[in-house]
Amino acid sequence: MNPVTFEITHVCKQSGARTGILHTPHGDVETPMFMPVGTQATVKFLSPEELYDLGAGVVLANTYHLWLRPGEDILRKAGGVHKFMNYKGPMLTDSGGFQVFSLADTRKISEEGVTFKNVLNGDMLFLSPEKSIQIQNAIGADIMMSFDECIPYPATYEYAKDSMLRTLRWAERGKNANERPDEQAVFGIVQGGDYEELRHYCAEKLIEMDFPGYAIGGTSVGEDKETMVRMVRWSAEKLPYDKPRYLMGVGAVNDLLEAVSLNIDMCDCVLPTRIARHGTLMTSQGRLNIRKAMYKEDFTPLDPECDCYCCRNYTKAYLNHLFRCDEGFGTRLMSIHNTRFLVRLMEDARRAIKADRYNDFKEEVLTTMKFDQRGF
RNA sequence: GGAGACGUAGCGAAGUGGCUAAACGCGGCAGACUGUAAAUCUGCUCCCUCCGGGUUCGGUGGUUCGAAACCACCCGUCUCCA
Repeated sequence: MNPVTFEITHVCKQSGARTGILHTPHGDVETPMFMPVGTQATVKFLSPEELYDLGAGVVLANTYHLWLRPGEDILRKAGGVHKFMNYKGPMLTDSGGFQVFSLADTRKISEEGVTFKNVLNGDMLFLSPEKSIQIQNAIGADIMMSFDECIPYPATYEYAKDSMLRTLRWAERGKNANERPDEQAVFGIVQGGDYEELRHYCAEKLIEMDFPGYAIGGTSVGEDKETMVRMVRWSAEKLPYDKPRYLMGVGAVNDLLEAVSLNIDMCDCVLPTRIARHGTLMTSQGRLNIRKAMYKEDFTPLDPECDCYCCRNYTKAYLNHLFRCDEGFGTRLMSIHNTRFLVRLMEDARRAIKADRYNDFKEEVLTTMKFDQRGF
């Protein structure tokens, strides 16, 4: 019995976009959805209660980071990451594949796996598909990700092809290494760079391995929007319609809206929490930087149309003050806001899909929010 | 009243003859951020500007080819002694 299943609840007559329910051992969540990232077993600055309150469903954690600290052993002794961090909703762990990309300067790839230099103490570390799943079993998230290589953009055809084929072999190895198949699902990841043929091939081979869900990786690594959409489309169009699709690392507003159009059900991103920490907020009026002098005496809410705890109770002047004083409470409030903003965007998207007007909704959002090219 | 120390850009603080429009930190003003080595990083922060130019280091005068730096006096601050 697969621990994670998916059910499509409505298909928008106007756009073909869909809503669904992802069933997991830690509860059901509606899709399409945005998933906040809690790399080190915490969504930076946010408590689980705040996450429930803002409507977060699935929360991510990271295999690489938790492997380094506190380590696999402690995660096992803690009884898994849910108990460890006291989060009761569904969780998903990234495999460390993104670190193959982001820590490119300190790693070396071989068929067997990837050697990393531990940035904390200089030790050499070795992560393989099996090891990644073993650690993810210790972490205990509802959804585990195959260990993949997230390649940079641009990449040559040869590199993208070799890497993708290796990622496929790694997917098979990882899938077979799962020690808790009744409690934890493994998703495969489509790679293949900016090449249609490779994306198609990768998707088809993953389908043969029969995963309960499929992710699209290798996007949001510096490519332009057109390229990203192309890579997602090529990947998604070969995936089985009735399985959940997860677009990894996407969190800009226009990207999320585009993803939903392409029948993507899940997205995750550090964007809302990271930019919040740095003083940038996503609002119904567009981007806002709370640091600006103009907000010193602005006693209105961040976003009058937002229903989050921050917007219901605090002013821009106060947030500006907290930011200038480097007070953590401000960081928390702004992280709540940005995360709620994206969670709510997806709630609105689901509502629009169910009303068969997703295209109209998307157009409305893009015109009223006035985000720039980046989409946030 | 006596003795000593000090006064550098918004603030703190280097610098004691040319490489100094003046390190560095803070503050200020902007920018970046997409499966988190990120409560981080980048740029600007005397004045006018395109190359460039113009005024600066408590004040005034002096020494010198050349002074924030050396000398004199003045102003101010601080410490100790009476």
